[in-house]
Amino acid sequence: MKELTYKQKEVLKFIWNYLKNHSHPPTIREIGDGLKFSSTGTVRDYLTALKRKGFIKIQQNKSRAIEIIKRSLFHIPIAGSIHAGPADLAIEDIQGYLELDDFMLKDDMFALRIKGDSMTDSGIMEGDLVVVKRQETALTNDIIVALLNSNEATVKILRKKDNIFFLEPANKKYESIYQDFNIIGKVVSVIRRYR
Amino acid sequence: MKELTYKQKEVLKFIWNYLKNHSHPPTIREIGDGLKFSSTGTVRDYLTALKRKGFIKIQQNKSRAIEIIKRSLFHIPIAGSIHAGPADLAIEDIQGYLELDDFMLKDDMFALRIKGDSMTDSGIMEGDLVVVKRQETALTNDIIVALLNSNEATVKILRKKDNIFFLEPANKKYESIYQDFNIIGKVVSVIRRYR
DNA sequence: TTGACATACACACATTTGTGTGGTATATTA
DNA sequence: TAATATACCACACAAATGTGTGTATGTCAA
Repeated sequence: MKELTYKQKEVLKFIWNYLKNHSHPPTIREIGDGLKFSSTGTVRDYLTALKRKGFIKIQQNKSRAIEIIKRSLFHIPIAGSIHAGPADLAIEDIQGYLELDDFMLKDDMFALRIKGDSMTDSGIMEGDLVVVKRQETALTNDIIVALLNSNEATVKILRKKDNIFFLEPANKKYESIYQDFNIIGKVVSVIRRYR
Repeated sequence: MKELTYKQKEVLKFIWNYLKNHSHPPTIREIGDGLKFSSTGTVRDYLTALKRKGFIKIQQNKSRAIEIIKRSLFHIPIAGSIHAGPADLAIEDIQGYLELDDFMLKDDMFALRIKGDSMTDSGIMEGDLVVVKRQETALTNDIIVALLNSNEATVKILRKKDNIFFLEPANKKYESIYQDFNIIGKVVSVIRRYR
């Protein structure tokens, strides 16, 4: 699957948003109107480009027959591990994609599979998926994803005592973490599946 | 929201299935072909009936502009309580509807909001939603929804000892239940949201 | 028995919509 | 330097598609 140009992404985003608002795909002219293209030919050029690159399917001679192929831009990635390079945050080892309800679906979210049992008292078990909203601050008692000095991501409860923030696990077997950390995001949802 | 007739349900089902297979709604003629109506007028009559009864929205002069309104037939109901009458099972106090991924969406599923803390050791907390697949049997160690004699539904682990089945909570504060029960379904997923 | 509703059909008509064909311009790649 | 991709435009045309206006039959409640 090749990369999309900026403009092509804009077109795909428009189709995505139109779908969310209308629950059916737009026509060529509706895309043109929305993105200020005065020619239907322009839109068709974009659609064929998106098709060629594997992001959509289109059917001939059918109105609104645009299908966005899953696992594209807008699904929430499931991170295997999280690292922070010198500049930016990197979510690596994408293990797959979650497809969630609209009301949960935001651009700034990702999912993380839980390792270990340090949060079991809060009902977050090993193997659970947590949906994380990226944000750099959080409130005390929020369940957050924090990045430690060791470049390791961990899910813990944010606590404050004597004006010092620390990370508290939800399992008496483990001790609170008082070292430096950065907040990556807040856990907004937990999803578990039984086979 | 009024009731649908049998035929009207058939039309709504057809639209629903078409949507699942094509990811865009059908045209009037496609509905007619699928349901063996020789006239476009017939289909339009059904669409206006479905619209009047609040199950779909349609836009004028727009192709395939049929929108199935949420909270209709096919979403998973969130049950407030479950009772068993003499004949059939009744899910009551519908609190709302869950909209889930296709791969989770089946006709024979419903969701239940957890009351109490009897399953916390399995990571099922008060307020969580559990998605339940209706079935009358289950395997030992499955987490199930059982209906007790008292006509009360409960989520517990199915255990077997000395050839006797019983219901075990996942919290030492509570004792296992040895009375008679019926299996309503199996918990296949847990969903929790933090505000 | 009148009115409302459900269940169908036929078919002309107007609008919507995708397609075809032809342009222009720029940038990148082989 | 030629080929390819990107990024637009204009517009006619045919096919797809919704709408309008009829007709017919049966049921059920007021």
